[in-house]
Amino acid sequence: MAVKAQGTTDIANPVNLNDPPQPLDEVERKTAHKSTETDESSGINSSGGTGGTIVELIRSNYIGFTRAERKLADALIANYPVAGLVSITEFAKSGAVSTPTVLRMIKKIGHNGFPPFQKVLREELQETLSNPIAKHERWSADAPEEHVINRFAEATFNNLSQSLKQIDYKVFDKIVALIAAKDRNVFIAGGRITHSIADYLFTHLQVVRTDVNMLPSSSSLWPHQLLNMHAGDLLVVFDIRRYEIDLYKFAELAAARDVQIVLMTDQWMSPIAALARYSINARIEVPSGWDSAVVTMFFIEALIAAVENQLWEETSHRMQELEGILNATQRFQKQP
Amino acid sequence: MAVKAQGTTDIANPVNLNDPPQPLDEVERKTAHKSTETDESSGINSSGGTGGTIVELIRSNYIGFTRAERKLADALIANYPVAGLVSITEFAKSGAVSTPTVLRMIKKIGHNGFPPFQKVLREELQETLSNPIAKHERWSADAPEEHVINRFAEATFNNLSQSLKQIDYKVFDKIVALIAAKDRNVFIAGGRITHSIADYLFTHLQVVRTDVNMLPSSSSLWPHQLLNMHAGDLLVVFDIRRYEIDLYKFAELAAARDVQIVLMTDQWMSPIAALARYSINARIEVPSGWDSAVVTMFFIEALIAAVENQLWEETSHRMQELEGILNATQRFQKQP
DNA sequence: GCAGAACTGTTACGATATTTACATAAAGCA
DNA sequence: TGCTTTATGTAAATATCGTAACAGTTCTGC
Repeated sequence: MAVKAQGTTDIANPVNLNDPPQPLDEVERKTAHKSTETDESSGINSSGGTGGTIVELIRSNYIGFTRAERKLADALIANYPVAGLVSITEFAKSGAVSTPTVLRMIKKIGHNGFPPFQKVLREELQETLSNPIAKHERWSADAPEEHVINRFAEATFNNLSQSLKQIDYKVFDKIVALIAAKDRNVFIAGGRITHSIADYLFTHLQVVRTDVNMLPSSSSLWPHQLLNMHAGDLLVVFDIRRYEIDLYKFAELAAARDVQIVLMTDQWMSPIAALARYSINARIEVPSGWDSAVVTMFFIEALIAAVENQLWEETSHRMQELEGILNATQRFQKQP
Repeated sequence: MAVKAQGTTDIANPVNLNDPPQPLDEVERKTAHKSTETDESSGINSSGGTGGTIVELIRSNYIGFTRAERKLADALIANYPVAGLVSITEFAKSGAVSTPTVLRMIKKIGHNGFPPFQKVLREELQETLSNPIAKHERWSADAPEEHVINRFAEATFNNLSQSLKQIDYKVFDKIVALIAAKDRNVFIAGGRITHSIADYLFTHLQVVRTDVNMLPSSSSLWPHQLLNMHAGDLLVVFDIRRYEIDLYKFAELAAARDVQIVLMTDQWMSPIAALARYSINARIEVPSGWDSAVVTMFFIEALIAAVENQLWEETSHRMQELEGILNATQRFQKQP
């Protein structure tokens, strides 16, 4: 979750779907060209020649593509292959580029003109359609169905939609209001695994508002923090199975001080739920020895966006200031 | 669907490339006319109007077609719908008829010209190819559609499926192999925002294998780490817009030492891509002033699962050991 | 900050596609 | 068989498309 490159424009207008910020494709051109060579020498990129399907060709040449070409490639892949089965004019329009750009991209992947390109696209499609196996059931179309990536995708989508079905948006809004209330301090705590996720929330929340504190990863240092926590303050705690005893004890102590607790947990719910004012439970099961944090991340980001939205007056100010500081440090690649 | 006038198999078997059925055009006119009445009286045929898909329309109007039109219809159904996604000239040729015949048939099934007809064909195809889940109206059923949570869900879902469409699973597998190779050290680096995410990878990878190192968050300490990095080692670097100069420089130095670089970046690709052996790009746009890390998390988890899978012999051992240690510390709540 | 390179879109032209009008061929019917 | 109706293809016109050359713009490197 980086600060968006173009800063001012869309930062002045953070949650606005109707008028989405224009993507910035600020990869250095030269870099891209260099990379073509580099990659080719390392054998990743196919020659950019004629072998392979169109998608594969696009993927392997993506690094050599220019901004406009990438936009076009994205549009094609998004509606593959139908987006390419129209006239070159319409195709260009669907990628919001000009027709010559289409030609140039096509030539880069080793085809000789639009009609031949389209012919290949049709042949591929015919091939796909006459293949009895329904390829479109898979998430990553070219990976085998049983490939980790497809099984993971399946599980993750289920987790996400399940969690969304279960969440009460009023609770969500209440949590947003709690976090947005400037008159209270916010403390964030995570466990062994969830620590990084808690940290992610911390990093962002820090920009949005003042008085945000992250508890150190070593639980032995937590009691000290209690001294700074007062009635009405907010503790956001992450506890995902296996639920950690230290976290619970800490939450108990905080609750005893009349600190409000918001809990981010899983579907089985940490015992901290009993102490918490509100909890959000995310589905976490994936085909792996671990649990997934993807849905938890989703909720964190949605929360941040909502808080940011609510505090827009102050936040925009803070973000602009941050923007200025970051620019001054010259920490980032040049902006377009 | 009409009672098949000529009783051939080709209509019942529309998608069959390898052995395209011979179109039968020797049907008696007279018979066809008779059957029209029969079918209509039995109410099977729709009026021959505009409703339904192209195949359906063709089938229900088949008896009203002339010989040449049937030849054309047969050719289309034999290679449905790809045969119709070419120019009218070619389409006519594939049915061995003239172009006006194509026009006439199209008008008979209630379309206004060749382009509109083809458009419908494409839309149908898109419908077939597109994932059923993609048409999710609302994610959190009880929240208003324009609620942050729904708009965020929409964006995240798109990000995830887009990213999955673009990823080359062979690249994914190569990365897994790189990480799983025990004979090299693994270093993980993240930027200002991505640091927490890098840390998440670190936490998990540590369990799965030995010799995993996380670079400190302060970039001034990175050069020291370089001393420990040798040819053949692996550097996993997270760089999401705005791309950080320090990260690039560090990657450059690592590359100079023949360290293999795997890059986790966004769709616009960090310039580090030029130095990287492989990159994974995740879609990151959400309706917020920030970018989303959800997809990146997804890939991390999928990677960990895949590596874990590959190294299962050793990993299971390590995990059991870890389990024992954690139990001994009594850090967790009792297991259910 | 400036020169040069690279990228991108606009324009124009030749080629192709679509459509209409019309002539020819085939089929139906007495 | 010969007349009428229907079906089909040919040819010309019109619109659209694909492509190449060019020029404006943005980016890069010194």
